[in-house]
Amino acid sequence: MTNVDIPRDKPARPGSSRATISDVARLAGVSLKTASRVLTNSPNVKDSTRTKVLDAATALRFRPNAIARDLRNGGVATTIGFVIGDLTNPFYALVAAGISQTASDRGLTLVMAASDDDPQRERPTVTSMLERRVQALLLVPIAEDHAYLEGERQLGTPIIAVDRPLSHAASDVVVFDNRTGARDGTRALIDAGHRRIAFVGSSESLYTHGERARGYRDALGGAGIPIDESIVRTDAPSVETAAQSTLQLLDSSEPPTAIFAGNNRAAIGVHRAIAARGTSTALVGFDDFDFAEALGISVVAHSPVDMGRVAANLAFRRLDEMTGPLENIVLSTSVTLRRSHLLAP
Amino acid sequence: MTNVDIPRDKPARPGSSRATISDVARLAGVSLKTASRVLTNSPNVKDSTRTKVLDAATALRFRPNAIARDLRNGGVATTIGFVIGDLTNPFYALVAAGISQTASDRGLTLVMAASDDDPQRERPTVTSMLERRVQALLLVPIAEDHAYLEGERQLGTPIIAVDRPLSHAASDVVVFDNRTGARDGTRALIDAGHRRIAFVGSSESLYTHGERARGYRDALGGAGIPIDESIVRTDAPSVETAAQSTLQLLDSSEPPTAIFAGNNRAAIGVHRAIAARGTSTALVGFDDFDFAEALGISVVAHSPVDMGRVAANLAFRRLDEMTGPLENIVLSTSVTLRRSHLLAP
DNA sequence: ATGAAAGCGCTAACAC
DNA sequence: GTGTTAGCGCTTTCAT
Repeated sequence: MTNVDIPRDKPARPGSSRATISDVARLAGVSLKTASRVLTNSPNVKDSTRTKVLDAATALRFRPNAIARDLRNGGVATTIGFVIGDLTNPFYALVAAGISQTASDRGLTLVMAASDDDPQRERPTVTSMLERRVQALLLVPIAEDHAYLEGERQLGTPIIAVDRPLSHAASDVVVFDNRTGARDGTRALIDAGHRRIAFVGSSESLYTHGERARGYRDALGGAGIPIDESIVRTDAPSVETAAQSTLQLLDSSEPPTAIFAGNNRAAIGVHRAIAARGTSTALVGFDDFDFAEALGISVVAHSPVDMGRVAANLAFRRLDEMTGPLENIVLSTSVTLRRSHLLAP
Repeated sequence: MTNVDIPRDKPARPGSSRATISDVARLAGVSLKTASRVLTNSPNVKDSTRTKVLDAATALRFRPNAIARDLRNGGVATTIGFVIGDLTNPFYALVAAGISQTASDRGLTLVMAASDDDPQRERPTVTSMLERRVQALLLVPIAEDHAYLEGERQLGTPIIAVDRPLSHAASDVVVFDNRTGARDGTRALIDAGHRRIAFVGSSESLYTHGERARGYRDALGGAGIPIDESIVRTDAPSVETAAQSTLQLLDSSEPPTAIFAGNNRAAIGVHRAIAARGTSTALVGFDDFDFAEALGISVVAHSPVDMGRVAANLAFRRLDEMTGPLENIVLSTSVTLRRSHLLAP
């Protein structure tokens, strides 16, 4: 093993010219370690030395390089990852807000990536986060098979499924009580005297909508109302399709007197269709947003921001002690009554 | 200079047990560099070697450490930063969506942090991003003085102000044409026959609302309508305050027949107040969202997602060549007419 | 109270 | 086609 003396001149790179800690040390006339001590607020530094270093740092506009620090400190970033389908959906944006708040309380920064609702893109997106060494990974699952995630958890990265569970894989989960919420919302329509109540939402193969359709059925069954599958429309993932399905419902020979809408987009579509036809069809939606309040629509309400907070806190608990059984947190919902469910049957 | 032989045993750390590239190399029976070559898809590797390395990587569930890679590659992260006031506001969430899309096209991940609309928290938040060595920093400025940012730009980090310019500092900027938009929106009310038109919005000291109030005045002046300052309400930053101010307007001895609302929150508040009083006051808002469409409110529309995309692309242009004068991109708006501006004067 | 040197995981010269 | 070695910027034993 040979040992070669190498000239230590560090030619200032012309491109990215940020000062390093050794630049600071040199200017302050102290050793690298002393500069480091000052900048990390370690004790055992003479006050005069401290001042010298701090001045030098300011003069050079020194910003510690978090990449280097994180690498040194175990190669783990001081970040938390959130993989989302579509940031354009206000629901997910609110979840992100909750995560962001909680993360910053813990000194972590939020790293976000969208899979654009493409199941194929989820895995590469997740992988990229893992390579960034986020401390924990929260995701709104969308891929068909999440078996690939199990290993990652065993490798030490907490993985939290948000809004729905993983498919074909276990993990910590935070979801709303969709079924109970939908049951209670539907019941509000029943209590207002409605008997012919339609459901408009997405495919039941989507976890949330499956649960909500189940809750809708629970309510009807509980009231002894037979379920007419012809007015259970699970073909309405968007505003437009919801409006379309609703128009068909309203134009049928035996139109419903009330409609339960599976999510915010469905509620908008349903409302638009009802307005277009001018019928006095009652409506209860799932998800509470500005427009629901503005329009006086009764809804099953919940707090997406809280969901984000709870998910982030669960991740932090895992970080603090990796042990214990997987958690499955179910957040409750509440029915917010306005006017729309009261329209005469 | 002494040279000491150090035992190279790498005791498996019990906590975070992720394989490194040298673990992969060892298992594959090749040198570190060869493993690196394979994993970075460099040429000049025998196929059989490649396979061996790849197999070892899979077996060990190897994930390259982006922190180490980024440090090696100049100490700059493959991320772009976005500092936002409040992720809860759908407007900013949409801007973030645009940035996220554009960033991922370039292989960058979005790092986000919210200052919670606290001017004091902007700087620490920005500093944290800078320490993370984001390639570029986009921010919705909120602090009172951004002089501190000038130096950063000179240090090589492109800084783009989004939605409003910096105070006391120059930078690249992307904004909407608030003034023209507000003028055109107000003009729609004038064209519908209104002469007594109120303004409800935030303080004019906020850039966007200042511009919008100016546009409102432009329209009135252009039509020869004298401006009655008593119906220019710039004290309505929230839904509640907007509703409050509108109620006062409607209850006055000489109520306006039409109102121009300075943003989405103001429009909701105004609409709510009008509904509460049951008057047929006309309304045009700024910002187009679900609720405006659902309620048939005419608005000055724009695309927050595009704003995000344009801002991110501007940042990338700066990254590719740092030179050239600062840009000030003004995105145009359009008036979307629905029903609410037509209510009889 | 301060300093010298090793090393986090990776890639890029520069051999061979 | 493959290996050796230095070093990105930082923190941390271990000396002094």
